[in-house]
Amino acid sequence: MRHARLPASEEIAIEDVFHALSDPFRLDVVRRLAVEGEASCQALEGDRPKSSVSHHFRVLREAGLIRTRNEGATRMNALRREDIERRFPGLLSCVLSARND
Amino acid sequence: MRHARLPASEEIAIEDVFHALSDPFRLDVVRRLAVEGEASCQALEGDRPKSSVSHHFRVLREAGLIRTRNEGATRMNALRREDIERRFPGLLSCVLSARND
DNA sequence: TCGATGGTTCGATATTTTTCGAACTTTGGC
DNA sequence: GCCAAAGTTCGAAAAATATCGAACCATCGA
Repeated sequence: MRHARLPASEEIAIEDVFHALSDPFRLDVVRRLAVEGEASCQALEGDRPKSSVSHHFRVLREAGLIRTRNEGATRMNALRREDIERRFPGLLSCVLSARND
Repeated sequence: MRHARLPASEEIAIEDVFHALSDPFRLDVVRRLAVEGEASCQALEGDRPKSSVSHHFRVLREAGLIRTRNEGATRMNALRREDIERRFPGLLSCVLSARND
C-alpha cells in the first residue's frame, strides 16, 4: 500500500482545509469524527460506493484534517485536533459549533 | 441591473463560505477587505480580466461574505463582518489570523 | 489456504468551476 | 449627446472534482 500523503502540522494549507470542508459529506465526516473520536470508513459512509467514500477520506487526509491508522483489516480515522488547533487556532471549534439548520 | 443574490445572515451556508474561501484569490480579497474596509473591484484585481474578477466577487457575494454598494459608477465592496460573526462566531477572526507562510 | 471483509486504486464519464473575450449597462464628465 | 470608466452578463472552452464499477491488496477467521 502506498504511503498516504499526510502534511505536517506546519504544512497544512488553509485553502486545502476550506476546500475539504466545502463538501457536505466531508464536513459531516469531520463533525462525526469530532463526536465519535475514531471511526472506520464504513461506519461513516452514507450509502455510497466505497470508491467514493475512499476518495473523500483521501481529500480529508491530504488536507491534513484526519489521520488514518491500521487496525487489523480496517482503517480507523481520527481528527487531527491538536495539529489543526496549533496551525489554525480556533478553526476547529468554530467549524464544529457552526450549525446549518 | 439584476439583483445580486445576497443571503440574509441566517441563510449563510457554511459550505458556501468554505468553498468561497478555498480559492487563493478570493481569500486574498477577503483579507484585504478586512484591512482596507471598503474597496472597488479593480482596486483588488490582480492583473486578471475583469470578467474573472467579477466572477470571484460574485462567488463571495452569493456566499454571503461581502456586500456591494453602488458609489457612482464604481461598486464598493465590504466584508459583512457582523453578519458573518453572528452566523458563525469566531470564523472570521480565525480566517484573518490564519497565516499561510 | 480459501473466503469474506474493508479499503485503495484505476479509468472512464459526468458535473462543477474557472477563465476569458466580447457585448452590454450604468454613471459621471465634457 | 457622446465618450470613457467600472462592472456585469453571456457563451464557449479549459481545468478541476466527483462518481462509480471493476480490479486489486491486506488482514482475519475458519
